[in-house]
Amino acid sequence: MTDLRPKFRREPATQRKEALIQAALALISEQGVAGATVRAIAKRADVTQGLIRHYFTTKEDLISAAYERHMNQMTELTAAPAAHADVSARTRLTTFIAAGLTSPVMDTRSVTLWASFISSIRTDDAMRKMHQQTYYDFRNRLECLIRDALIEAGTPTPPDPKNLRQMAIASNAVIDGLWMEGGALPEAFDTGELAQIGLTSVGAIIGLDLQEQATTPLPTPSQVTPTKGQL
Amino acid sequence: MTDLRPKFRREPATQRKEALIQAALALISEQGVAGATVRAIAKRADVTQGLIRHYFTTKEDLISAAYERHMNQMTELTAAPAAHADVSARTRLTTFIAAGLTSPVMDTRSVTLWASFISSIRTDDAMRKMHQQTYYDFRNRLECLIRDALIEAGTPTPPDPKNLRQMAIASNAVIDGLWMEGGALPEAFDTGELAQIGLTSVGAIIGLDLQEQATTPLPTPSQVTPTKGQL
DNA sequence: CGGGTAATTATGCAAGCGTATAATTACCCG
DNA sequence: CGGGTAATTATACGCTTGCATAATTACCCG
Repeated sequence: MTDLRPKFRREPATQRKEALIQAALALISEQGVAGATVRAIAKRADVTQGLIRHYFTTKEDLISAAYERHMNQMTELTAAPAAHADVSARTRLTTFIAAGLTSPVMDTRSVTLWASFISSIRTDDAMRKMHQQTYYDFRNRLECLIRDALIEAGTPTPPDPKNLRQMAIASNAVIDGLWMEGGALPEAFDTGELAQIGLTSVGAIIGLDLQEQATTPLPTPSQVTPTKGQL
Repeated sequence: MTDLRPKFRREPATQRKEALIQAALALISEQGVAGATVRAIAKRADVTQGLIRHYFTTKEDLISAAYERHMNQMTELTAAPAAHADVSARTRLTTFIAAGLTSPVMDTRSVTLWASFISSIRTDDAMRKMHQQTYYDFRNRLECLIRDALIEAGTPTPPDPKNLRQMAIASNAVIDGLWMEGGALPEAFDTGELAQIGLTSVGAIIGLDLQEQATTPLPTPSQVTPTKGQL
């Protein structure tokens, strides 16, 4: 009658925390914030609810940690493919934009998850700061890529910081907006369509042609919005 | 001791419904969905909670109605200033973009409110359909304005539907993205800065100069991102 | 091998939730 | 003026929530 099998396993703290965060993210993305109750999260992570209190002083703490985790991963997934130093700056910028507008970054789960968090930045100060930080981080990476691409293209004068800032804000908005729309209404766009639009648009905004042409044997040259008058 | 004052007033149905919807919107924007409980909404609208059930079969019903109300108002507030038929198409487009990126449309309250709703489009079918409808409505208005502006500017060939669609998607993304960022981090941008960026960017995307110049005595010509190569 | 300790479970509680139903009551109409 | 009725209030129920606290128990170390 005596059961010798251990009733639970003791895991290292960081690992358990990570498991709880992942469980929270899964639940929020599937059922919204309302579905991410302490009990549901614990069940998903295969622990009892008391353990959450042991690692996070409050539920809000856990949610905040989950937000940070998600946003950092989004940024990383977008930036990583563009990190190769041995390609042209233009290619790095192109890769960055395309990565941000394709799976797995552009995804219903990610978008609704993000929206859940955003809705709380007005109330929750921790969330607000987290959003500010991740936003600036992302925009700054984008600005660096744009600057490098402009310099590489040999613009007559070195890019004015003020213009650069505005280009970054605008390009960021394009990416964010397309990402959101693609995530919210996946069936409304063809595969790769939003990435293509993103490249054309950012190209028009910063004054460079960003169409991908090196990797693939280049499709019909002007099948994508040929904004007249761009470089 | 007998109190002759009536204990409550009977109001017309539509008026009561409207009051409940407004109360719900106020609460969601202030405290997020979690704060919009049946009791809190009723208190805000100065009625007892039972009345909500009398007008909306379920709480979800009320929330859904509130979403529709909010989105339609956003669209209307953006489109109304651009509805004058007696100005140029270019001016109408300019007005539309500027209105969407200035108060009261661009506002923390509106953005967090919108985010609260968006986070539920994955779970809730009614919300999903509502989002789809409002998105297409907004984008379609934008596409018409762009088409008119292009024709008016005398583009060599009449705008190809496919290009037009992509321009509308991209311009919509710019507006959405800037609107979101401006609402989420109001202190990060100067007054009018995002509207200005929006005009420049959409201009670059569709190949027209959209800088406002007629109404105000035109500021220093190139103090705004002079994207090289645009018309 | 055997004790100490921190990870984990088990249990409980008070508050708030959405919803249902019955009791009031303001207002309309003859 | 007086009854009928729908708008509104009042009350209650069952359930879930986040959090706290006490009881277990797996694992490490001498």
